Amino acid sequence: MLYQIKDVAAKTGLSIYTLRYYDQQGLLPFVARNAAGYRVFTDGDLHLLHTICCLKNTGMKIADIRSYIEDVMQGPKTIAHRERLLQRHRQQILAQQATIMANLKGIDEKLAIYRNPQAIDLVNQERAAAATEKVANGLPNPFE
Amino acid sequence: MLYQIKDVAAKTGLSIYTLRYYDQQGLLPFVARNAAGYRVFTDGDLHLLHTICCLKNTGMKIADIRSYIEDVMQGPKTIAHRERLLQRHRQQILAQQATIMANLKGIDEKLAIYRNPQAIDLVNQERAAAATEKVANGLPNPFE
DNA sequence: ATAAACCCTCGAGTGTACTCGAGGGAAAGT
DNA sequence: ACTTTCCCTCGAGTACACTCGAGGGTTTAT
Repeated sequence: MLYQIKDVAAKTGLSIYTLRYYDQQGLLPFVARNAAGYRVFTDGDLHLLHTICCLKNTGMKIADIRSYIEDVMQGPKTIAHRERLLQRHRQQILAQQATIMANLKGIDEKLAIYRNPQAIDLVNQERAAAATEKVANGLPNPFE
Repeated sequence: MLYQIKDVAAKTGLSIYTLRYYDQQGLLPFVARNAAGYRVFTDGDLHLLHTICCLKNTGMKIADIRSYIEDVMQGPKTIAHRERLLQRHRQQILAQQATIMANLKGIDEKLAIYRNPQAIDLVNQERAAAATEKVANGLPNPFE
């Protein structure tokens, strides 16, 4: 089964522009061209592209994805290097997930205040305290 | 307790440049200035800045954070609006966490291959299959 | 055979979030 | 007094990942 670029765009959700951009950035060195210069994708290409999307969707930079793809093109001798790259990336993902969850806590605290039946009082208290602090230091009160 | 910009940079991990940029983008309308035009931060300001960082670290755009801060400046009457904004953002965070985890699976599958004792064989098999597919379709084999 | 729907490259433009340097003033230490 | 260290604004530059239009060739359906 062969695919042209618009089919691949439909399958992956990437735009045609993005696919061409990825190719230009060296992410798709395995994609063949027909006599007219059109890109021709195989199922194997789609499989590789799927991996590229996994890397991209987890925040890997284009340059690093290119490095990974270069390894793939070079065959089994780069397995150890690929493993290190993916392992490092995996750790980064988990670390980032953790910081996001930590920051989500701060958001949830605010939500808890806004959802509290005494929300208006709670907000007014914080506001008053902040205003007092400003005035006590001879600063203008930005909360009118 | 009052802080100058370098103290705040040290406390938050944001650069001085970034803090000034945030101010310019309307994220810090509550920060006062002294006679010389220097920014003067209070503890209350730091508290608000912490919330800003939570929003930023979870991927909220500057424009949306500004909108939230504008609400905060307007007092309790915007509580319902703030709640909707944060709630929507919360859902986005969770949705993104989910897609990241889904994509992580694709990465873990690759890692499992690379860590398999037969990794070389497995990689060579995939490679041979992809090459065969190319040749069967009259395309050049990019895997030499 | 001709129109519609594809494809290509190239170069420029967009959006987002910083990041920096120049030019100049203010504050703190010696 | 003077040097260091801090602060300011403004405008330009950077990094990243697209996104698009122009100009031009190809394929497919009628």
